[in-house]
Amino acid sequence: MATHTARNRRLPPEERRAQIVEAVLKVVATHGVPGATVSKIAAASGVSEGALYVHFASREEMLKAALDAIFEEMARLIDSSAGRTAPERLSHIAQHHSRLMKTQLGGFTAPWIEFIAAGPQVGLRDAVAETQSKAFEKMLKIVRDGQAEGTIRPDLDARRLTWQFYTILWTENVSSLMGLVEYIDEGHSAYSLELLLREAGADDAAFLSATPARQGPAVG
Amino acid sequence: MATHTARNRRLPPEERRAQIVEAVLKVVATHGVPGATVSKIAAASGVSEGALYVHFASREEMLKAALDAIFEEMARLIDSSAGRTAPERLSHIAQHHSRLMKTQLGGFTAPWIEFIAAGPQVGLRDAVAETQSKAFEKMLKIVRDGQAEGTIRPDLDARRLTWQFYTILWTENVSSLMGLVEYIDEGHSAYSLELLLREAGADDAAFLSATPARQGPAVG
Amino acid sequence: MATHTARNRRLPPEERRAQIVEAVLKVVATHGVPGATVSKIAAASGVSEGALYVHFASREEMLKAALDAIFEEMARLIDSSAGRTAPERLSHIAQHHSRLMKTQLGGFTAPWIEFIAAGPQVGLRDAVAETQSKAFEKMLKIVRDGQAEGTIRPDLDARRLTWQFYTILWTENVSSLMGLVEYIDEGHSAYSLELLLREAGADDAAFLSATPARQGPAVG
Amino acid sequence: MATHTARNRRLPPEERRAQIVEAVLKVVATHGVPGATVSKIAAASGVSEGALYVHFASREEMLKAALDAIFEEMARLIDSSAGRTAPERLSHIAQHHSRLMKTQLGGFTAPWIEFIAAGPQVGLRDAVAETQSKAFEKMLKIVRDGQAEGTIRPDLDARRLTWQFYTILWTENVSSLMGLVEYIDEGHSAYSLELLLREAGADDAAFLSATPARQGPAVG
DNA sequence: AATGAATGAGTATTCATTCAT
DNA sequence: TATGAATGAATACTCATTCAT
Repeated sequence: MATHTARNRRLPPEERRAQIVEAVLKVVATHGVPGATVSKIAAASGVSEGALYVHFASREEMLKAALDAIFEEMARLIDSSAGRTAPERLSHIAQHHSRLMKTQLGGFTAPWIEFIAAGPQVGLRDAVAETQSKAFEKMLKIVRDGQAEGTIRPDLDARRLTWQFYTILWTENVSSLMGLVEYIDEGHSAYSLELLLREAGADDAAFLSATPARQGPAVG
Repeated sequence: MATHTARNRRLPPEERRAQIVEAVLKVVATHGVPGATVSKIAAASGVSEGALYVHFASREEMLKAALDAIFEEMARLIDSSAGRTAPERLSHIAQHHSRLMKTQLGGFTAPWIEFIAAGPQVGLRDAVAETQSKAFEKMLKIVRDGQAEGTIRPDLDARRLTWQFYTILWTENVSSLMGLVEYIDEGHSAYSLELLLREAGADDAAFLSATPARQGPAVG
Repeated sequence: MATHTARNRRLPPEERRAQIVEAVLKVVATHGVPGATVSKIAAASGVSEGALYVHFASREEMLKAALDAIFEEMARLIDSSAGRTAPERLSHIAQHHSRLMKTQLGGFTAPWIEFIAAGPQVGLRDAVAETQSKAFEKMLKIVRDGQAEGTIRPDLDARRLTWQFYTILWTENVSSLMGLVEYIDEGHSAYSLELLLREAGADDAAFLSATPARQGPAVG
Repeated sequence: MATHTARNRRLPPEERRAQIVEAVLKVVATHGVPGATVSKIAAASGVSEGALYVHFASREEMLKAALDAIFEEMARLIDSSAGRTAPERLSHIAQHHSRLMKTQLGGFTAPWIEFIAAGPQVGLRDAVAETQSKAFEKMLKIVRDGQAEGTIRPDLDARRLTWQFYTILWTENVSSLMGLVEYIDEGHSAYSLELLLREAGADDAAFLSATPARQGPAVG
């Protein structure tokens, strides 16, 4: 699995770091945070255990770097939706997220879940919370842009709306974590999103006249 | 040489087990499941490590017993709402849940989150999933009872509705897990519940006279 | 397996001891000396662990008592051959021994082997050696009696001859210990014994028609 | 706080392994196989417990490596007798064996006995039996060579003869195991060997005129 | 910069023994 | 006399980290 090209010597530090971070993500996704031992990381990255400590001060630093990489990925996803209306962007993000959840390793979501799951014990709590906050803020900005551009009802509380959006993503994550994929597979998640976006939409206020959630069975 | 003070003797096995389970819950809540080491459990329960194995065959059994205790507590909460209408019961449960989240150790919810979070790594997967299922089924029954008694719209998909209720509870849990108590504190969670219940309420309900989600700002 | 008759109370000490010793032998035969834990002995004897210490000062004492019981059994076997000529007695003993080796648990030989095998670590070394010596002396006496009664050549060194007899028994034990039953099954052992007895027989013995091993006295 | 003197560093793995194997042999010889705990091995080899696991996957691997070393030694002894007639070789081997038994730790024979003695309990059964077999086969080959070269009576069953030779060695081992060195010290063992070789010898066929052990093929 | 042997504190579990009941 | 809950030291093994090479 490791790169190991010809006795693995003398790589530019930046590349080495990236290589290691990649390995950390893989190991965390498959073994969880507590199972991401230094020796597994070394094996996965094709680098000796000692060399790991040339590039990172501690195992915790490696994990934090991996967490950062996850955020980068998430930010990239969010940014990749630029140029559309806010509801379209949110929809794009949610669909991409759902799709990731169903893939083998769940893309960046799999290690991310593990980081959340790692809980208080690993000294990562703050780093995890901060990553969450940054992601939240990026999505909050989309909502606020939507209100500014008139595609999202301006009378809604932006933070609350973002939270509700975020909730859907999180319930997908948690469901997957618990092995209860029913939530995603049976469309509960997609349905909740659809409802949310319909309620939040500003312009063609047609559907706001009638009592909402009539034709569909459930409710958001 | 040893401390030897108060040689913790001869408790009826049932009491000792309860004492240990209590300690497991405390340790899991503060250190997470992987961090709930046998030595920490021993220290927290004021019993020697060896004594733990008089009452439990393995650490895993201790954890499972704690998980059972959590379910019991949860079941007690759900059952304590009996004798009311389904919407009232769900509301009661959610309010109690929110209140627990804000307490020091989050009552049974804190260790519960950690159990979910522990993920597949710790041989507890099945036990955790089963506990989830049992809790879900109990709430599903409330919803179905509500449909039977006419307090919940019968045209809604009961599982989906229960999922949506469950989602709210879960988002509280996850928020707490991530250290983002804002979701609960700012009432997002309570608001989502309110909306959900309003939408799900049977047509003759008094509170359905006004067009819903009008006066309130956000949406579910 | 344990007797356990009706809450196992108040047995005459001697019987209790015998019951426990029996259990020790069974456990040693099946689990070896290091595997003969106090809890296994308690389970096998149908007595609580604590009660074991009422009758024995320590696990080591239990093992020594078992070793004594083995010697008793062996002595009984040797004595049971009384009333015959020395060669007949030796033959009787050896046959009985071979037969025991082939039975499921090897009678007293199985635990005996385990005691030998236990090695120096269990503080039983001296007790084991003493038991061996006592058994050796009993057989030496048979040989000397044979010389006195004229059924064994008086010019042979009695100790050496006894050793050679003992050797055959021991090689059976060791073969069994190593899982190499070939030695017994293929009759090597019986053959060696036959030879030994023929060589040792006094001149007037019927089977001494040919002049065996002329110049040397005995045979291995 | 710790001793820390001479932080035992950086030995080529092969040397360290040899050092550890050496220590295992010493510990096994003095404490038996079950008594050869990892901590004793660490202490005897002057290496930390952790370091042991750098070179061996488990305690069992350490024991197997020690067993291999014993076989090597034994093979070396057997091979060192090459270039002589078969009886001379067997005599050489037996004498060397007897000499070893009298030395402080019995050379490789002391731990070997312990390995045999360890019995089935310790998961070494197959490894021990295989070692036995290999050693037996090497000696069987000597006997067969002797028959081919005319120094051993060709009418004897080679396996039986080898068994009888092996028996002598084994009785030395067991005697030593039981602390009954008389067998060796008083020359019983040497005498048995002398007899065996005389009976098996082919050349000065003087004693072959009479029909010793007529009907059966082998000899005692 | 890279290696991997070495460490020591930590892991879950076992067990002979003690002693309040 | 008998029980079995409790102990604490010992068991094999793991792992983040250090450091001589």
